[in-house]
Amino acid sequence: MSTAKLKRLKAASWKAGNARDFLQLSDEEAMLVELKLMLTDAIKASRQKRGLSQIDLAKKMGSSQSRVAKIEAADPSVSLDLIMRAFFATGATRRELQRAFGAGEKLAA
Amino acid sequence: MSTAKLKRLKAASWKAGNARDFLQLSDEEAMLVELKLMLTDAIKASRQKRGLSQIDLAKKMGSSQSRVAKIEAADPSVSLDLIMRAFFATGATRRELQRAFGAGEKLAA
DNA sequence: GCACACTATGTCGTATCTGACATATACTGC
DNA sequence: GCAGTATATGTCAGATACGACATAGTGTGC
Repeated sequence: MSTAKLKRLKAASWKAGNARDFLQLSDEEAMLVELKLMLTDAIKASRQKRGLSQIDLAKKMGSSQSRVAKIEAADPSVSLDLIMRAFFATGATRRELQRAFGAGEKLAA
Repeated sequence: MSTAKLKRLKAASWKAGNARDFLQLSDEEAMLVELKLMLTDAIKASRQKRGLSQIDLAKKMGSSQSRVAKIEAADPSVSLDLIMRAFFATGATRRELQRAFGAGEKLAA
């Protein structure tokens, strides 16, 4: 497993599963976490691809730079709602959304 | 347009766009709304397909029947997080998630 | 080294979402 | 008509996420 992913998984040590031994999250919770990671990756990629700074994106979506940073870091304090808003705000289409989800299939290994 | 969809769009007259004329929501907001509608449909279908009542699903996800009802009705008071949690709790896979998103493509007409 | 742009992290008051509960409605079989 | 089951709707106190701000870290050109 890539250290990058590990690092972020640790960073994202989710609220819900945190107290339990380690990785004691339900399947659903785990899927949700992975989903968020995939999306936040996609957001960062989409934003950079379009040459936007976090500040630019924040303005587009009526938020702040710090929150965008948290979004991209998959901070536990950001909701899927906000993540999706950010994703679309980068200019990403639904087709790209589907692709982002498809990307997850490969992560199983 | 099917009256069913219209009715639910009205029901889902979203918080954010509500005050503005009508359908004065940003593209991103609109995409988010449509996304939610697609997902809530998929949840209801998935739940029924597996022969679960709203109460069953509520127990599975540690919530209440009333909230499940709101989820399926795409009530403005439910978050995407909760919607996704419900979706996975029905037993739906990520493949089904992708299909649910794909279903939206056809709605453009 | 400093100035500058970008990004990361922590905190705060307020707004929104949460499960739980009460209650209403809809549809059965009796 | 009346139980019983499923679903819908309204409300509330407590939990969580929000934007905003302050500030720290990181990189780059001078």
